[in-house]
Amino acid sequence: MGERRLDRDFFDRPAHEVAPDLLGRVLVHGPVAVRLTETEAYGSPGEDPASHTYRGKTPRNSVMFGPPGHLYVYFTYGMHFCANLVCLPEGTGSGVLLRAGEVVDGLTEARGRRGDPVRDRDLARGPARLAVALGFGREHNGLDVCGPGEPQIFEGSPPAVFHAGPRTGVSTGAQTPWRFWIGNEPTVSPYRAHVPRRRSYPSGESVP
DNA sequence: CTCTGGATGATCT
DNA sequence: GATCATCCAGAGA
Repeated sequence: MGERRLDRDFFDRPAHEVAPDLLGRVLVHGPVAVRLTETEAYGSPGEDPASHTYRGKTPRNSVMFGPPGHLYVYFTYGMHFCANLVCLPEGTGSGVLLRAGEVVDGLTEARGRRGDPVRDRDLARGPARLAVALGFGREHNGLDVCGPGEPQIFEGSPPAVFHAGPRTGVSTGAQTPWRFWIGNEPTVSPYRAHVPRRRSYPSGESVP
């Protein structure tokens, strides 16, 4: 039980339906397995201003417009990778950001992928840390989790109940309650509102 | 625990 | 040139 894999039809639904259904599922890549405890849905072009696909297809987001059940891995903040699972049929652009999980296998490898010691519950607590734990980088963008090779995703054991709330760290569309998580889970990342940053002074303002 | 600011480069306007 | 689906260290309560 719980060892069957999710099939492609599972992902052939709107991201906000797939995202809560991914809770408790187990993503496996090499020796490391992560049980998903927190996910976020991102919608199709024009409907969700927070989605990478909001303004249409670009080289970066092209995988999101491909068939469902594939990994969309992107690089952000000049140092982090984040992983998504593509939803809806080819030609539509949406997906689910894998925000956090519990490392249930391959603890030694997951610990070794970090340059510093952290508590085990923090190994995949947050989307960039989850990507590190699973060893995801550019080369994994576009891989099929429903195909014969790795990574693979298993049914696991979905929770009886879950929580929903606003998405973390997004600058627009933050009001949409498309973040989902399992209650009383130490591996769920803390909520953070988006913080606008200014690296230089805008033209027209004086510099102190 | 919470809050703040820096790091760092690809991406898009 | 501005922004960014983040993380970390440091300070304070």
